[in-house]
Amino acid sequence: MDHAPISADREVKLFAEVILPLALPVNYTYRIPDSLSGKVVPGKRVAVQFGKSRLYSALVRRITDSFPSRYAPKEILEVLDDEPIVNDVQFSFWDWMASYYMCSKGEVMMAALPASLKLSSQTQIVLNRDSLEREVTLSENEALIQQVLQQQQVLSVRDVASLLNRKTVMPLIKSLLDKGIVYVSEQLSQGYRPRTAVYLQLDPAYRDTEKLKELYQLLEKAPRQLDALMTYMRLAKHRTGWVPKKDVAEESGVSSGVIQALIEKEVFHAEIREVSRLAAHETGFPPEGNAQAFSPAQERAYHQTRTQLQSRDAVLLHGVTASGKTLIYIKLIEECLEKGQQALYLLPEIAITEQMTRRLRARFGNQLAVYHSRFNDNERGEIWKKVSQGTCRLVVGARSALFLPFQKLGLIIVDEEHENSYKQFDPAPRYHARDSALYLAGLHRAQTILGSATPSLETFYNASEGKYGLVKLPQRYGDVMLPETVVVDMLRESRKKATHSHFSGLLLEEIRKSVEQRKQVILFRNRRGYVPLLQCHTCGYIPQCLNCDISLTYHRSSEKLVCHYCGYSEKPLASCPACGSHHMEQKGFGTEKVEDELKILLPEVRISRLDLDNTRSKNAFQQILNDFEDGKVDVLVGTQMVTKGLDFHNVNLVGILDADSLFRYPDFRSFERSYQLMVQVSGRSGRRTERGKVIIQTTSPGHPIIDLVLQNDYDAFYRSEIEERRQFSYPPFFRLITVHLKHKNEEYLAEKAASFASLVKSRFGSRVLGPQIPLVSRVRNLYLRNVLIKIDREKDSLSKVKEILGVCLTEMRARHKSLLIQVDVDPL
DNA sequence: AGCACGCCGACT
DNA sequence: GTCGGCGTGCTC
Repeated sequence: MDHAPISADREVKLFAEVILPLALPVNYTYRIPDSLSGKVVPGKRVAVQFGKSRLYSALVRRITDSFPSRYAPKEILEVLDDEPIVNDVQFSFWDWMASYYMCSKGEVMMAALPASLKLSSQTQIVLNRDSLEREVTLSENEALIQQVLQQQQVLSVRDVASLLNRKTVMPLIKSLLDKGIVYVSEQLSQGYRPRTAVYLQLDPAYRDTEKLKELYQLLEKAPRQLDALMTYMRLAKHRTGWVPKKDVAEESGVSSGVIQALIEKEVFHAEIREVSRLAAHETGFPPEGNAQAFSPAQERAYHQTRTQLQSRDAVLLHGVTASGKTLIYIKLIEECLEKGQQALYLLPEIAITEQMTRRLRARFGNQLAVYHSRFNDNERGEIWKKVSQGTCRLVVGARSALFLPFQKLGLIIVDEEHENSYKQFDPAPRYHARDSALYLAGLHRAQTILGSATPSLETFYNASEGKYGLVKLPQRYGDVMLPETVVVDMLRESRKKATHSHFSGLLLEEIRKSVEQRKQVILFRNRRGYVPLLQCHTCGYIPQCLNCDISLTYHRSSEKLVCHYCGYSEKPLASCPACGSHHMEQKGFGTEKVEDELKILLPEVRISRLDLDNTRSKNAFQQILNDFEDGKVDVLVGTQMVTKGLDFHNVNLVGILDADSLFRYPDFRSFERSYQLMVQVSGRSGRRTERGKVIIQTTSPGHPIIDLVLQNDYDAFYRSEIEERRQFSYPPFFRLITVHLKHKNEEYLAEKAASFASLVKSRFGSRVLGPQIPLVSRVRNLYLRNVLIKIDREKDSLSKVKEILGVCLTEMRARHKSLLIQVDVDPL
């Protein structure tokens, strides 16, 4: 420094560590060119070249001055943002997520940023006009692009590729950039385009009432146009007010051509205006009057919540359906906003955000924004900005809303905490929004409310152990009645010959009654397929999976024996492969069989089925639900799926078939699901004065858990559930780690999965509680083979597990580079 | 993720 | 003899 004063200012921060939007294990370092020094700041996006030809917008993580000795860093090409788009808290959150869910920071970044903020092949290039005056030697293709750009202003990288009909187009663009022919479009940094709408105004000439009358008469001949005009008059507050054209069209039901005719007649003036997307959603929801008053029970629950929050960061609000949790949320949000902080309201599914938004909008108006993946990128970009600026104080959203750039978050509400759609599955990070919310709240020193009528086992456990506060709201509005619960002893019934296949006489009778009353029925059976187990009557042989030590389930619809763990399937055999006997016994029954037999017993009843097997295609799930909700189906037979996303308003009967299997290992969730079903049905039917009915068919009617259900003692039921699992040395608080192995070659994959499993086993030793289950499912044309590791979640366990698993992963990756390995951490 | 390189079998 | 598939390695 003393000897080279010139280098003094070069000595300052020269390199930037950036996160690339890829699944790369580490961050990469780029040189900050002199021209950009000072502009490169953590949290801003920069355009960088990565590899030979690819351009990415990367996110600056930190600035360093240490010269990387192992490689020659490339330069940052451009800074894309004037201000950081990601703040420090977010970075901490990302870091945690990457480490907790064992994925790369790039993958977290991909999940976190709305599409408008991450760009890759959509990168736009524009012509540098100055370059036209210069003499530059260009290749044929380069000249072509230059030519096209003279006419077309902007081209995306993809456009260029299709224009030249080739894939490797980046070097060409790089060369064009180097030669100064093009530059990266500013649009790249713009992020989003504002939304516009056409607004209508009545020509001021018609302010005069006489003139207006004339106009009405004139339009007698054009009734549609008159309709449009009348609608406008109704919608406009003043005679010359501006009204969105779309509103007029929708309200009056006329086509836009009709309105266009009125514009041409100069009855209306049209103007294109920029509209805020947030405001667009606000229209139509005028603020409703005052806050509803608390009931005494709500008042009590509210004060308990406040008290609990003084000593704890999170509270479980355990309130039965329709007990008025929302009002308590609203009050807590109000207080949070009054303190000048932001609040986040998480909902498990986009579908139910609508009604909740309405309610919250009435209270919080335009301080509120809705954020989920159904919104287009531009809208999401706008909300991102508003949250960052603090203009938007309350966000209602699905799990992706966790990633918004909150400045000072004071409260997170996780509603319907038990819903498993809070868990992200396919692309990494495979995060659980509830767990992540708790961590995020910790970073902000914010408070978390977990709300549910039927809390998940793990949350209930945490609350009963004192980790979270616990507030109950057991009373319902209008003293709603619980459903009548009837236990049918199937052994006794069958001895009395009162059963028809798997149905008790009572259940069949009740189904018939419900259908007659035009009510609907849900039948819950936690086994899919036709028969879960076949056995040779002569020698006792049971067809089993080659990979997994479980019996194969017979599926009649596909005529196959299928392994429900790994997906292996084979043709059913006419005779026993062990002894040749033709007498194969069918043991047990699945949803397919329930559906089949019910169709025979009650041919006039419309029956539909909802389970994994018939919802494989994209819309099938929604289609079946819609048909049920529209009343096209009387009885819905299904697995745990029936507890999700259903509107129960017309359901007055739930049948739980073979309740015994619900208590048995290894059905972690089955009982929970059937309980949810009961609670929900009772909640909904309770709103209307009538009482729903639940019929539990079991062979062990004296079972303590069934007794608890009959007493409707939810807490006791859960405690006993926890106790029971402990007795089995099978704690309820597991961590399931799934390792996804992806490869195109199935045999190769099977082999690697086996070797990975044995590697894990040798490292984990006794910590592997469950079997290693290879699970193969077809994902696009890749195969996914999972290794499940169940681990006791003691205090030190997770970090230890991760340490060991980390070693296994590294070893495996080092040995088989072509194998894609990803890890999924489940809450239970 | 993409892309290049090198190794194999299968073709004009 | 080359073409092209697939496994492997690498990208600041």
